[in-house]
Amino acid sequence: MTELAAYSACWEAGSVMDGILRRVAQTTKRRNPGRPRADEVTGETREEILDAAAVLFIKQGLGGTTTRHIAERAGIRQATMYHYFAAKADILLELLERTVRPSLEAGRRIWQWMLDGGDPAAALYALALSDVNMLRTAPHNIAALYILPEVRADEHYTQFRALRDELQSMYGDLGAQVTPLPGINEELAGALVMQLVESVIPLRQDGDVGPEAARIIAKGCLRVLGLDPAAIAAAVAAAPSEESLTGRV
Amino acid sequence: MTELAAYSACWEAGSVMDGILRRVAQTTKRRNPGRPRADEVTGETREEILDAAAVLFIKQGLGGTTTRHIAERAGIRQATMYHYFAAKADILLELLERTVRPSLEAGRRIWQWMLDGGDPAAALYALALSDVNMLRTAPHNIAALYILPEVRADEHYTQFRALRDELQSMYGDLGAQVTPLPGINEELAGALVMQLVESVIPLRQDGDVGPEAARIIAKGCLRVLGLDPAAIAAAVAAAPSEESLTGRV
DNA sequence: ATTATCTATAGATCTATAGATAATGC
DNA sequence: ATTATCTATAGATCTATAGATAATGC
Repeated sequence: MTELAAYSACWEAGSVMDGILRRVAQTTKRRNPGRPRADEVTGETREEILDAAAVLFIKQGLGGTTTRHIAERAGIRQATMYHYFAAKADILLELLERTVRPSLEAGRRIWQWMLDGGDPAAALYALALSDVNMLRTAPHNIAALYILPEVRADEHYTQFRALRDELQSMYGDLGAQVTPLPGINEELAGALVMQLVESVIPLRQDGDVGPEAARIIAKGCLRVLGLDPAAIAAAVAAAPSEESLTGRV
Repeated sequence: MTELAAYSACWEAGSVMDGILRRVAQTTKRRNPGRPRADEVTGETREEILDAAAVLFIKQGLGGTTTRHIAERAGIRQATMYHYFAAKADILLELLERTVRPSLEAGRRIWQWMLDGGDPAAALYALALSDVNMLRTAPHNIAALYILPEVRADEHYTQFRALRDELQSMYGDLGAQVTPLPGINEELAGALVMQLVESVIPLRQDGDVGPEAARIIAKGCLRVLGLDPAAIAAAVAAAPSEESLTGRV
């Protein structure tokens, strides 16, 4: 199982990913159906394609990455890719959705927690921290894909953008609720908080980002909105833990 | 004169751009040397190429933009581009340098001001505000080019990256000086502040960003570093104005 | 029989160069 | 004579498809 697959399994249990994972498990059981590779076989082809594509898209962009590059890195021939994906853009789409979906699901749980009477500042802190932790531990700094120009523009990714927008509007709504500052509306609050959360992306390009940095960034989201140290401490203390929300220990 | 040329003229007077601008002025004097275009001639070809490329690179990335697209938008034939630029990547390089250079020069002036005894928090505020104002008023949200994956990776742009790094290290140095928070080193401070400044980029994708938002973002850079409202007000009051630094009224 | 891979390639690009052409300037 | 443009194209891609091949499974 590749790093990517393990990551997905961790966050996506019980979601859309199940079908894929079940198929993977089956494939592992029976031995080697189909023509063997020219090179040696090292794992699950589909995951290897996604993994290779992630690395290359992040480094070189979509247009700068050819199907041949991807195939080479995955250890297969270029044409074999099309057995798994109908088009190059579909690989990127799957990478994007796999990455944003767990963030969004965490967001929805925290949102529900707030609707049930939870403190909005605590919810904002919990959401930011959860998101930062995903971005900093995801394989290959994959969130760098979010900001590819093609993803922003191309119609092929509208579905993905809708998921992102939902997350950002949670940030905006919570942010506008808790800020004591005049002049910060939902749009601005959402952009500032989201942008701070995503500071993990450039930070990771220079090396690993630890959990202490994650907490500083998450608190920074409250600071930038003008909360004073007492309010921040209270929010941190009141924030729900991952476990208390998921219900899986 | 295109929007891009006017922008450059405004910020770059006295810099490398002078040569280009002088050439432009000359060209304007004598009438129409060289073979006329198939379409009508609308302005300075070189600037039109840069302008067209900026729009397309931002929207579609480097790999997603062909020389034919650029030429078409600039109103010339594809091959004519090569009279002005030896390669596609050179167009992007010039766009990048034109945009970061004025920010960096403002940064150096403010840095000098601080070395001469200016308050570091005030310097940080002034630098952030100046930078945000450039990014929000530059033509075509051109700062979106900074984050193209090719620019991060390709050796062709190392020179540009050095300029960016210098700016970020100013942020980091000032930030680490002024923050009362433990656990924020230069690297983290630089990344957080730079990232906040660049929140203009996504904000502009949804519409114009006004000067009030710019001030909120610049103050946000101090807030995220843990400065209290009194310290922020003091920094804003003590910040040097653009005019006091440039010496050109 | 089914599946995953392979080889080979059609068709559509795309970048950059070569060399012709149509203006102005001396 | 100089310059900026044009047309045409070589050469090098790149994506996606067609169809052969080599394994397992029934």
